[in-house]
Amino acid sequence: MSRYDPAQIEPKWQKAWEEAGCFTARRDPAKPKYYVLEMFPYPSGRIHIGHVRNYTMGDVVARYKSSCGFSVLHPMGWDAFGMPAENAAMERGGHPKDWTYGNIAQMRGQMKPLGLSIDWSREFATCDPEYYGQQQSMFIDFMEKGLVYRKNAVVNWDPVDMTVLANEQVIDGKGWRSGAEVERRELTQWFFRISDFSGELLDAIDGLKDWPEKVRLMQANWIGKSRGLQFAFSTVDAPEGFDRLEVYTTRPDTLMGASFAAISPDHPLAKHLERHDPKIAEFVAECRRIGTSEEALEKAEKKGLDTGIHVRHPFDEAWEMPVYIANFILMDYGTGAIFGCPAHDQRDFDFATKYGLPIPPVFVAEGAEEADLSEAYVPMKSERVRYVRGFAGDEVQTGEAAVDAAIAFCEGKGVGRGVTNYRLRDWGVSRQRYWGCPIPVVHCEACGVVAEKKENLPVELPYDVSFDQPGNPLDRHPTWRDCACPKCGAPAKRETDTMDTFVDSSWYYARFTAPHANTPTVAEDADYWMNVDQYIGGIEHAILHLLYSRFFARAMHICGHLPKKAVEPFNALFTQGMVTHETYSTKGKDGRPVWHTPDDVTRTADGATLADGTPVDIGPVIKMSKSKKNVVDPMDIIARYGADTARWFVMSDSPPERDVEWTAAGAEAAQKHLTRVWTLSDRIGSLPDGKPGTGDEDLARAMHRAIHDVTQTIEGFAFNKAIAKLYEFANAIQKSDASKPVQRQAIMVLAQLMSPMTPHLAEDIWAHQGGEGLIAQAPWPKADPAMLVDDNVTLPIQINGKRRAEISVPKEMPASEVEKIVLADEAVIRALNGGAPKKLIVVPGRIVNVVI
RNA sequence: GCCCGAGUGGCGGAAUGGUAGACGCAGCGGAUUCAAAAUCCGCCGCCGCAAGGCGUGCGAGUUCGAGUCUCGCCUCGGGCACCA
Repeated sequence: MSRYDPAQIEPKWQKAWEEAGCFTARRDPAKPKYYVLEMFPYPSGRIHIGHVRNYTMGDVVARYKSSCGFSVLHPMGWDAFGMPAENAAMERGGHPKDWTYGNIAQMRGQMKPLGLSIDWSREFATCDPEYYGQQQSMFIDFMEKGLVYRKNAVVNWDPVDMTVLANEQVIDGKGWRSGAEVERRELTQWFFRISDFSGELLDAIDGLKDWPEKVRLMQANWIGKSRGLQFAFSTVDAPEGFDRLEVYTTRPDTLMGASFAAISPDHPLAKHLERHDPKIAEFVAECRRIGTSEEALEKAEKKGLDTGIHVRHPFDEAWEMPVYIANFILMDYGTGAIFGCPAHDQRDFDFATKYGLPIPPVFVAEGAEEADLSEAYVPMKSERVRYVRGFAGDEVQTGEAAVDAAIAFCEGKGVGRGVTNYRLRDWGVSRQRYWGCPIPVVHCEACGVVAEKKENLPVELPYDVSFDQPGNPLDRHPTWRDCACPKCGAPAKRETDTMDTFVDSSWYYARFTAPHANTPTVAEDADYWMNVDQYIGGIEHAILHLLYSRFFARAMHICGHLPKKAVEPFNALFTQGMVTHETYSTKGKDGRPVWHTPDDVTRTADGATLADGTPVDIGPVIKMSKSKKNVVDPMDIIARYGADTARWFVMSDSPPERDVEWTAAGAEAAQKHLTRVWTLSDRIGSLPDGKPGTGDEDLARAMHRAIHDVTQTIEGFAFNKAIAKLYEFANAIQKSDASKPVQRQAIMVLAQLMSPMTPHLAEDIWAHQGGEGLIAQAPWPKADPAMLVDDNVTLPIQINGKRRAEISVPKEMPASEVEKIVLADEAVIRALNGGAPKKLIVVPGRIVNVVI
């Protein structure tokens, strides 16, 4: 008798798959295609268990679809540009390129033992000149189509990383990577016109039926559509050229409650005034200093300065209001100016209270005599109000209808127009970094900013750079910047900014369809393989990466690089949960916890200890992180249990969209099960041929049930349930006393159904049972519908909705027959106590309810 | 503040409006063993000796029947946030 030995069988089958070319994706017009993609990794140097879960999910889908007869594309690549490579160079010496490619080699070496069905011939890294050269070529296309532009902008400057950050990369006023307080600087930057697509990107979310509702909502909120009124106040005592002040409001129904106007410190009027008035200049400078820092947001102190200028109410010439410069008005939303209605907006209320401005109410709660002026009154959606100072047509109550009516009324009076605004801003892509895709433009004294000629692409990063001082090494390079103007040929200077790494990941899915072509894509490959049928990754990319990709696919379509159908590149999206682990700590000398890795800790029945017996505090189950040391290394797991065990475990227990807790006990259990299945196959192999089979029918039914259930649950991305069904089926085989051929067929089907999760074990059983060819190439088994229906059903009997008994009857028995049997049932007789039931409900094949 | 989502045994989690707790972990009992490990068999929501009763965060409602649908709360989690 032999043993299940993953260390021996796993490499063996990986080699067999490779030799048979099982996973090479081929365009096959005779087959339907299926493109499954997991979000590609950043080459940090080591894979972690979260990668294992992510890629196993994709692999389950890929292997399953392949068995179902699809021509499957399942590629892998590397999101290889970015700051960590430069940080490593700065901290430890060496070169970002060497560091990155070294890490890639290492991680590829760690991924291969997982036995993933990946077409490695399509592998690329975004830092390959072959890839980023195509990206540069598209950047030039985008320039031609007006999809990218340069502008002076106040940007978020990260003083530690010495680079500009997109709004999306600023979290609570801090750089998303460095955590440093972000400053405001004015620089000339490249922008993608994503905001031109706001409406389209928003509307198209409705079509993303197979995306998680959560992600769709997050994207919709991020795009942030609002409908409102834009109108102009006429001004009094304003400088020349400022006789009108445009404002935007989403609450035109409160226009009669106006009390003041306020403009952003960055508003043109404020900028004009600061040149002539030192007090204003000082105030504006103070506002800029505070900027977006978290401290300022937390204090949330509304500060304003009266400009001495006034505006006239659009419906009353005599009604004049002061104009303030206020620190909470954003220049890049709406017009950078607002009217304040303190009675119905809490922020305006606070402001008015502070500066002693009037608080005229527009409406009161229905039934209320007078307005309550202790705080702003903002009615709830369903609340009804009574207008005390509206304009005509105010019988409309609240909410959207009131806003629409107010817009219509104002438009009718020639005051402003209805306007749709979006929160989404253009995407600033310039980064003052070395390890990124160079922006392929040239600065010529005569011609200005000129795109590089496509035949000169790729504009390749120079290798000989130094990281001994902060900032962008490209700026300091002695010769790299020098070039000829693509237009006039005169000596010129290259742009030294590189692109945001989110650009790299915005089109890699398209590149996988023709990864080595000398154009960004190839029409027939993109036509065949796009779209991605199933995309799988972390929820942390719900907004940025996915929104940028949706924009980029549209831009690529406009430039002829993608077919129309691919403007929404991901048909279905799945966001998987994280892998978590308990934390272990002891108290250090200074009272702070000292963390311990799971390897150093022994779990006991009621606690945990270190090797020397020191008791350890068991902390909460959280995401694996280096700082808390609650990390397990996939390589250790594979060495100890084998890849199939790791794959089986990360797919079991928790639903895939939720977090799963890694426990040693769980891993042990997974391995026990795989060993049991392997041993079961071994045992069936040595059954006597002539063994009579009393349970043949039962096992055959269990088999078809398993085929049906596992197929359904895999289709529905419910891998934890698929695994539960596989346990049930394995239990059924183990208990069965069916004849050898039936048992043999059952174990082979079990192997097939397990093969997406545990492909090596499945191959081994298949071969052991004499299966033909490789299981990886065998067609998915089909359930016989006739074997799924039972002749007899167990019918629960409820009395007043509580289950009290059950009967077994033929499935097709008519209701009248069932009623007779039910009324003769002991429990029913006892409950009726001689009386007749009020009602008797028979749901055929399901349940019986006796109402007394 | 605004917008979402989730609350089910000791734990992870199952349940087209129809037997709540599938499957797994942990636990308990037994077989095997000189003993253990491994393996196998069985039990396993709570109260109760039992009959029986109670059970899906809390409170109402709809229904013959509610974990599931409706309304109102509570708690936890996530996203956005000076967005006018």
